[in-house]
Amino acid sequence: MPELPEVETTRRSIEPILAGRRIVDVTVGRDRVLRRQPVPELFVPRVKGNTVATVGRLGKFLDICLVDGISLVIHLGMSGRIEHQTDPATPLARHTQVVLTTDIGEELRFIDPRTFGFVAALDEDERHLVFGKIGRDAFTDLPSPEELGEAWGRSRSPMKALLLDQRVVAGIGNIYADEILHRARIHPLLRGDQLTPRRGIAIHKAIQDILADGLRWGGTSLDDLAYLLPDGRTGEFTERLAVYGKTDEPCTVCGRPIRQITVRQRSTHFCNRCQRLR
DNA sequence: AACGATCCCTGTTGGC
DNA sequence: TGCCAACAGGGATCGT
Repeated sequence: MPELPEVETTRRSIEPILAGRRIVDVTVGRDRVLRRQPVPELFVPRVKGNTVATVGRLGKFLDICLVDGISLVIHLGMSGRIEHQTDPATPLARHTQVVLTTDIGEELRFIDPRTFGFVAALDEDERHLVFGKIGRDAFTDLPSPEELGEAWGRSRSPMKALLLDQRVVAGIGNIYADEILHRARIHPLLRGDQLTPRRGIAIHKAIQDILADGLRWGGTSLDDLAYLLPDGRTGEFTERLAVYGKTDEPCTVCGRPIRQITVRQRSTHFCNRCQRLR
């Protein structure tokens, strides 16, 4: 599932392919992936013929800024990936939703079986509307431990839910939330208002460390269907996961079996010896 | 306002 | 072995 490390890996891969290039063609598979512009007739003209200025990211959102002020925003959802094709003759993968063709004939293909992902071509106001609801980037703009305590310290929500809430810190999803809490030795059900300054520092460091690790290894590819790098490789952080999907397997720290519970309708994995509620 | 549940979708998995 | 229900989840939306 694409979270911040996967999206940033994707961003870094497509930046050199897109920056400065003119997008000469845009095709849409299923209209369902379009946001704001519900049909290709409204979406395509905003992108086609336009030139890419910068390739940015906020949380899990790719933010491809075009020279005329339009922003091509892409969210990979849970099963989305971007594929780089130097040979347009290569048949489209199943569930290809959007194809961008650059002025040197290369293609970027957005593939998303479950269509929880989307694309949108936003003007300045619309972009402000979307990004205004999103918090600070967990990798490039992580709030200080004090700021995190300020934002979370009065909430009765469990820490697992607070990590998944994109309005304060953006980019963490279900996999990395579990890994971060394990690294910080914090129980997923610990309430925000139970977060001591000491624990605030621990979780701040764990966010930095886990995301850096995920990024270093090219992200997580849980199965070969889901997330892949644009060149088709799988993310190697998968083999380094400590708790996610490790139910009943021994904790890498203490050897006790990893527990699985449900928090806010999300599967949650933790070690009940290393991560105490008290 | 804060919090929690539901829905969207389809490939994979697990149980019978 | 084969079939089908259950499961997976990011974010929008709605209800309490």
